[in-house]
Amino acid sequence: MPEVDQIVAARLRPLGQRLTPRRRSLLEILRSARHPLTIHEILERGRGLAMSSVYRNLTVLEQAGLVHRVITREDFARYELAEELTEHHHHLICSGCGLVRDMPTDVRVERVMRSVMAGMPADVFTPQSHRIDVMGMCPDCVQRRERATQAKGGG
Amino acid sequence: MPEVDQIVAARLRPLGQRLTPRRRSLLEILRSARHPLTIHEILERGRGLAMSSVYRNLTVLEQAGLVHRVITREDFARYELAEELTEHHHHLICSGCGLVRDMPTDVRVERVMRSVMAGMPADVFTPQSHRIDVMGMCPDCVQRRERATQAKGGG
DNA sequence: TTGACAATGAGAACGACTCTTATTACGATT
DNA sequence: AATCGTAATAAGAGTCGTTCTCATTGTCAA
Repeated sequence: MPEVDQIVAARLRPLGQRLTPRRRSLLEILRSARHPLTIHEILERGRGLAMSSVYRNLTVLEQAGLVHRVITREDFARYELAEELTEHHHHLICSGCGLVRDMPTDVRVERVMRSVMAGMPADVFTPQSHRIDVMGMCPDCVQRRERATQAKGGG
Repeated sequence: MPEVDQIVAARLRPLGQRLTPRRRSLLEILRSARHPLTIHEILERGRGLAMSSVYRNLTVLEQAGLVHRVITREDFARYELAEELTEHHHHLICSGCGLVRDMPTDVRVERVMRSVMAGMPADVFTPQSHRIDVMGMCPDCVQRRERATQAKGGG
């Protein structure tokens, strides 16, 4: 995808950074993932990457606005492509297993959030962006819980 | 506030936990704070608390649904009273200094979030709650940045 | 008072992440 | 193509928030 390379290199250059093979493969790994990845998942998918390089390069790519560090209740971070390279979206977070899935954008939500942010007085806060997480259970964890309840109730 | 004590004890009992002096003072510290507190802020305010006890008791209180662990981009957690003891609310997070402030509930936002969550198919996700953070700049950081820009442009 | 068990606190252990440093790769200049 | 300056890399040590361990203390019930 040479077009993406253009965007990426253009974002890196002002920071005095290059688009190196490591960084290219990090971006490719994140692009091919269906959900935000942990460092360990990234290491699995990119054989031969040094952990310190992965951390360093993800930091660089984040500063360039190309990668977004996703914060969850897990005690480690996850990474995904920034919205400039994908689409604005939010997250579904399973409180059972910690799974993070992308949630499709909802026009009504975005409209009302835009309105709320625009209506905020500058002497209170100057909004730039927003993040929405819906917490709940993924289908697997719902099933797991149902089975556990049945086992208890039935025995 | 003996009424709160009732609620608190009732939430703790099913877990086989008591409302101890430590836990009472933790709740009081959180209640008297205007924003979610870090462990260190809690230790400052509650002289004589052991750090390990603070961590342990906050975990217990969180399991009892009385305290909420707030996740930010800072690399440490913050704690606040759970919504059962306060009000449903969201957060303004300053990307300059990390300050977290409560954002008053907006009826339109809640309505549309409720609708989105209710409309989610069960084979995709079973929503339980949501979290919204508005990222941006607090007035102090806006000023700081303006001064910095002026100094550069004017000098 | 005594027994059972929860609560406490000091510090060790854990793990995610960052920093240090020596080495290697790249781009521009001759 | 050789050289030089700088960015990039990787291994491992270091940092620090958080959790675990365990010996001791507090609390409730009989």
